[in-house]
Amino acid sequence: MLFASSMSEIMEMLIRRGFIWQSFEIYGGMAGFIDYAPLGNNLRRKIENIWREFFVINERVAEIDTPLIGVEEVFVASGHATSFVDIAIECQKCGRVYRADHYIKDKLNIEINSSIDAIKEILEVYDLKCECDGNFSEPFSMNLMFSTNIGAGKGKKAFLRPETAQGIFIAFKRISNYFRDKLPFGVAQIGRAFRNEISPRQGVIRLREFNQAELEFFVHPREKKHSNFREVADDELTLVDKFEKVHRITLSKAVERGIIANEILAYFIGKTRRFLLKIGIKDEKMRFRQHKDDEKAHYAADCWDAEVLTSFGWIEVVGIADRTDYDLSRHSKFSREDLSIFISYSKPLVVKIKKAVPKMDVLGPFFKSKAKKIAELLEKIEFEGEKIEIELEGEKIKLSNEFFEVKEVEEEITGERVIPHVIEPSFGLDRISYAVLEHSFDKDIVKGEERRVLRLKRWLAPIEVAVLPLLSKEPFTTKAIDIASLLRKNGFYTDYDDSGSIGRRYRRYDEIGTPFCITVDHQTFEDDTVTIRDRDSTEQVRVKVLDLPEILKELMTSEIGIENFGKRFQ
RNA sequence: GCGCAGGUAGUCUAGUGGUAGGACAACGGCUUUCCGAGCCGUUAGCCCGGGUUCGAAUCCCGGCCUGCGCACCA
Repeated sequence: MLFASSMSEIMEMLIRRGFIWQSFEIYGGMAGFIDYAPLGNNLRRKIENIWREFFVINERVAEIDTPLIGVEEVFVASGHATSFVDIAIECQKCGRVYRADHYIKDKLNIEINSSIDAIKEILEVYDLKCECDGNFSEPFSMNLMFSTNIGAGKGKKAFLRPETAQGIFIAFKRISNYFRDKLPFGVAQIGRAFRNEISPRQGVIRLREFNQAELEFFVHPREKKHSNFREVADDELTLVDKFEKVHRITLSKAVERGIIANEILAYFIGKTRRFLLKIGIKDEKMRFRQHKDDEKAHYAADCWDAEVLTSFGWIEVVGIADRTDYDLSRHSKFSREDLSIFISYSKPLVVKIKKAVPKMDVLGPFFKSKAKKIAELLEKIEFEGEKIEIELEGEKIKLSNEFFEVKEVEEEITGERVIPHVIEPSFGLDRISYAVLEHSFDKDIVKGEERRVLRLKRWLAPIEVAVLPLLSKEPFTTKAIDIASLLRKNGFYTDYDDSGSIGRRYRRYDEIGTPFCITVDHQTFEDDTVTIRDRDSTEQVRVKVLDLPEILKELMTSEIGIENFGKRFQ
């Protein structure tokens, strides 16, 4: 069973009402996997769409979708194949398992790159023992990537991606071309990623298969700015720097004082905060924490996590990293592809250089068929002095100044090739969805009874509107079914429910966060009006059925009160 | 992966060798009709595998899952 003994009230509700379920439940379950049940799936999709609004539609960003499986080369280049594999050692006496590099650094203060042989040697040379004085077993590797094979037989070694980002980096040439080779631009990807966690815990917080929304925003290495920074510059937020000093400060001041390294990092921190607020994360339960130097991933130059306070404590929900040119450089090196971009200078640089201009009339007769190639090489060489030595097909050829003329020429340099740096805001959608649910979960007292109500932002509600006949009989039921159908045709996620008393039904929809209930009552048959009930206040107003779609549209996309749309009921 | 504690209907829980009980939820009916009302009825359960025993939800062993602590979380 999921979260058995101390199952929190909210977890109980999420499972019972169909937000999340344990995967593989009838076969005993498997830690680290969850099913998105109907309501949870809808909620996550809505969060994804708002993320798109923030990080795709309103940025110079395009979204792509690349395979979940990656061939081995990708992760060798990215560094995951080596640094994602931890070497572990197990004590033969007490059975404790340590990460070998951590244990060696801790006990011997030796930095070590994790290879089995290197660790084996250290264990032998220093006769390292466990804290309980037991001997260690042979070091073994714990690969945190799921591996698989492509094709028949032994096949080609491949891994399930541990992040969506690599699919973006390896498509960089195409992407850059798509953006007409002009920085800055970004590429987003929403999808599953996989980590074979040793011991997944805390329900949805650490999963083996999880949902990411990642943005890789490529910028010029010397221009780590964003043209829209002023939009968030005055936002005040809580920062915890790498020395654990807490600042309540605006983003512009944080950049001025060097707490945040550059403007674009600050921009995405601000944008992330706005996004989290939009989906209902509470400002006072949100902070941004800078990674300490020993905490950063192998690729990151600087990294800030958005952390959210939940019943599990502060949990990391977004990582905003400056990955510099690490990934593109590595893929460039391993694939032998040029992953740089040509950047034109605003004004071409004019430089005077000395050039050797070949005298073909001397070169030709002397070197015969080699003359042309020699001339080509000569023109490429930076020249100084009287004599030049060049190498042609392994043969060294000395050329004295009778073969060329030295000219000082002005050359225009119109630009340079640079490997862009990448700023990566990486969102853990599962954790975010869970945090939203926790921050929305509330109880109040209505007429002396405790009421459980999920105060989701209206635009996140999995069921947007419920149509309820006051009485579970004709003609109320048919009328309510008709209205439900009208609302569905207008694109609303609509439930119809005639089971139990009206109060019981209101409670059902309060519990899953449905913001509005439409009630068909006696008066409906007199003047074609219904009541709209507001989840948060339980207040009702009476409106015309014909106006319902328009009114609901306005209500669902804003936070204005229902009293603006009709006369109060009762 | 180690240690501790658990696993009984959808949910919560009682039962600790001999017919598995309740509450809530759900569903049907009657009744009521604007905030979890009432009555009647129905559906539905001992995590999986092995052992001990005449007999196991209960005792033993192994596994899986959940929670907590340690470790891990690039």
